Amino acid sequence: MHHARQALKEAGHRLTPQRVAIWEVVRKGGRHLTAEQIAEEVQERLPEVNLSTVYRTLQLLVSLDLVSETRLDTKHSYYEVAPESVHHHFVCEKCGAVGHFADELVAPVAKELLSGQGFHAGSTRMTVFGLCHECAEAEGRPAQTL
Amino acid sequence: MHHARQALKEAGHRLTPQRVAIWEVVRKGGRHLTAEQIAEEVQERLPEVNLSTVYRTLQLLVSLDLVSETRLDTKHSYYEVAPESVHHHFVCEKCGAVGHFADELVAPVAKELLSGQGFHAGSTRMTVFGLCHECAEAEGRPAQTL
DNA sequence: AAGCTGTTGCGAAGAGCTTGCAGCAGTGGT
DNA sequence: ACCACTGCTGCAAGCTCTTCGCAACAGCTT
Repeated sequence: MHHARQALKEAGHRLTPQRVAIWEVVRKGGRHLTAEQIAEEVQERLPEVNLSTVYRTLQLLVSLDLVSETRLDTKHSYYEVAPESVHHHFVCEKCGAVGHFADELVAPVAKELLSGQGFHAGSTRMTVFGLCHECAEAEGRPAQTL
Repeated sequence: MHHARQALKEAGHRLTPQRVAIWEVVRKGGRHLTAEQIAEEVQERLPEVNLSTVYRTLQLLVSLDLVSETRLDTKHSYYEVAPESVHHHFVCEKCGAVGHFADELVAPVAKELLSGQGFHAGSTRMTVFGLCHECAEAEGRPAQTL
């Protein structure tokens, strides 16, 4: 919180109740939240907060590297507090469950893309779509070792 | 073409000039096209074709596994003829350039996700965002080996 | 050739996000 | 503590991409 408060002020932005509330929701949410979900939670405390304020604040927090934005599905952006260590997401296409995996796992891929195709995947994010354990079993495909 | 024509008929669908034109555009386009781009090209031959027809036809072709749909950026779906072999995409966040890489490259990641987290990434698609060679250099970040 | 029924074009709607604007409210100076 | 400056907010309208409802149209089978 102090971190965020300070970052805002240092960048010459005002500390409004809306911004504080939005930041707290993202921070305490833990999981990936859509703008709409954030707005709903914020409105429990500040009922008048508008969706567009939420979008504007999230943009601001993203630009200050306090929050990161990820496209986990076709329709929405998801927000979470900017993680210290780079990580990537996998998303279950059926139930929408989201998980993380460490950057080291894909380092070889990034390396190969760079040497083979000159593509810099280094600092960017990867999203893998597939089926989580539960949904894979529900599909009748047993959770066997690949 | 014969393949598509036949697939449509076998699935009990009609072979209309619009569908043929859309399929040809996707087939000859070679690259990833948005619905809008496809509509424009189709309209050079069939000026009256409506965007919604393009969307409906693309959905149909996707459902017949003749075309594959990929979300390469925040805003659009991109369409290409369904590839025989599974591949993945990398997208330059700056210029939008799209490239492919083979499934084998990420097989170890898929394997690790499965054994480590029970997540089935096997048959699904991966999209890596980053910077292409040109844009990376333009950013002042030299194209060094990682 | 005729009719059944899938398809099309059109307009409108919907979802998610952005923008313009007038009034409100942090903030720094006094 | 107060004021004024200017950034921020709420609201409504707008934008983009995609979908849907519906009446007219046109493949396909007979």
